[in-house]
Amino acid sequence: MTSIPWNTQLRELAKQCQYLQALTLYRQMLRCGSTPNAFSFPFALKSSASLSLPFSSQQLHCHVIKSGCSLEPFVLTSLISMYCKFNSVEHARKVFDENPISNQLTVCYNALLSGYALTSRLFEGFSLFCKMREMGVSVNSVTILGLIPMFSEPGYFSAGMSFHCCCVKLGLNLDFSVSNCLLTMYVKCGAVEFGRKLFDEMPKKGLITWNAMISGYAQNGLASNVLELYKKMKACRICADAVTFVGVLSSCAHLGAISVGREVEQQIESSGFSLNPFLNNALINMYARCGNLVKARAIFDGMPMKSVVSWTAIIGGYGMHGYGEIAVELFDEMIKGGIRPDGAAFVSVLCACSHAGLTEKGLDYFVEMETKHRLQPGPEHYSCVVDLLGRAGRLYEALELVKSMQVKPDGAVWGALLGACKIHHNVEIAELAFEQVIELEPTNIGYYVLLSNIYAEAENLEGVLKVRVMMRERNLKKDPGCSHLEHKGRVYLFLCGDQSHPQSVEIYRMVDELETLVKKLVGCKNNQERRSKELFLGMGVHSEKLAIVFGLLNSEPGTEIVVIKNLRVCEDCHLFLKGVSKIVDRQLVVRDATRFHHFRDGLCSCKDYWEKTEDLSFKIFEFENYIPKHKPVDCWFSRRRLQEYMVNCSMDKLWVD
DNA sequence: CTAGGGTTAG
Repeated sequence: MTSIPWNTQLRELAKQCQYLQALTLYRQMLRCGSTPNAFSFPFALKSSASLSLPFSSQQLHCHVIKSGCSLEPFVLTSLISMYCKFNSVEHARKVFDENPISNQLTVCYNALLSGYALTSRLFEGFSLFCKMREMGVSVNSVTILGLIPMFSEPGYFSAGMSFHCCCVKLGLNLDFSVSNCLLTMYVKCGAVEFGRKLFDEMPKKGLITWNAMISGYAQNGLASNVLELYKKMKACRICADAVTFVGVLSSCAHLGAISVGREVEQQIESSGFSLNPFLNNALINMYARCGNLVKARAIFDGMPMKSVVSWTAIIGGYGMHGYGEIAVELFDEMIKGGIRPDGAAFVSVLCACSHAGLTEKGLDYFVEMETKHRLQPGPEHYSCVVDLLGRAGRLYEALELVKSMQVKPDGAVWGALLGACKIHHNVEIAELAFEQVIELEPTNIGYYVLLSNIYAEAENLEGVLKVRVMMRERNLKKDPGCSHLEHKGRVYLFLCGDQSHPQSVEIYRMVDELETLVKKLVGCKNNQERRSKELFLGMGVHSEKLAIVFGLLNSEPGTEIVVIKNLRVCEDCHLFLKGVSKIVDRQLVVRDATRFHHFRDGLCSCKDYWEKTEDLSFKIFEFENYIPKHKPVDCWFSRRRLQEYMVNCSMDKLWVD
């Protein structure tokens, strides 16, 4: 029987990515006594490789040799590509070397090159490229596409740029897919501005171009740039797809921009992407970070296939809001279900433990990580455990752990220790940790401020001065603290010390009044003294206080005002919130993820409030750490003032002689 | 042989 009809069908199935059906058809073909030929093997090989079936692929290789078509270019290429997909470039290379005709064929070089790129073997890949040029084999755009991923890692920026020049010389940079790929290369190296330049200069932009830029911003944490570009994209009438939404949703999660997130969710539903696992994971993350755990959980429960990423997202969500017990339960459930945790899953469960004060449980997991799951803990895991011990007050144990580390501790590890010293007022260890951390991250302003505040709390003014001088010498500027408040569909931005709001006189008066009342309640002795100290430290009135009071002034009695803090809140503000919630006739709810266990029984009835989050009148987000790099989105109030502030704000202004 | 995608603290 002739193999032609079989081949036609085989090709169609492989084209439509129906690999399992394609392989079944191939087997059927053999059973029927039809001999596969050079037009059958490529599709069968591709299907088998795509399904990650090494055994079946090896069998296919034998069939190829028996049938004698191993010298056919298309078959040869498929064989090389198949071995590359199984991460065995050596086998691929063997096939390449054993069939000298490969030396003449662009496609064979291309297949092997993409294999080297996949395993990031820069040197071998590049020498093969040189060989190709020496042999006079023509280079096409696919060759370039195969090579570029080798330079798409942080640290390979200059290599990537040289290669870009090489593309220009070959005239291949004008190819649409090559320029898209170059754009991706730059953003993956972390050279986002460079990528943006390329993006702006591209004469023709397709969906993939937009997506590459959007994802690039998202992966580099430039969330507001993502939303800005997304707006522009819509204005250009480019129809977004699932990949676009993934980038946009992750940025919404970072910014707490739930309104944009909901809009995107509706679009996902109407465009039929609801079953896309990538999108569902992004939605879980977005809802969890924006405070709606119920919605996040509903999406999670509705997913038919949950990957380790889905689990990590939901575990992180519960952990972030202090529900350590649930996070731990979920983690155990995941393992029972046969999903192997990876490094990221451990980061999220360890953080959950530290936020909820589950110290012993967290330490158990840390040990099990190596013994049970054979995962080498990285510095990111150590920083979680240092945080875990540190919050529990076990500072010396934490210090010993850092000293015993196999891998070199990074800034985050020492930073976690420094943060713990702030909570437990330990100046001695703080000095030690600070010395290390500024060695590793000399320009991270946060650590200087942290130490300065530790000294201030210990009433060590000499220490404060020392740090301030250091900051001035290094020309480091503290960006102003900033809070967002969402009210009736608008987002308001408050800076610390901001006076540009129309209601600012009223706001400040109320802050003052409340502070006085609060002081009585929490038993602080002198308002004036503390205020002058704050001024001296350059803190002024905290932005969240302004935001809260704005909320109070503009709401009806009995309204619920929600303060969602993703970052560390200063002690002073906690006292303020704690006091205010007792005074005013609004229900003031605070969620401070990072210090939750210190306030477990204090503050508020947080237990069931997430269920109602959808209908809240006010939300306040803390954005302090995001401001330096990104501008806030959708902010009517004070945007210009923020920019002015950023330009003018220097230590000298805050300096008191 | 072929450009874009989800999870991680401080």
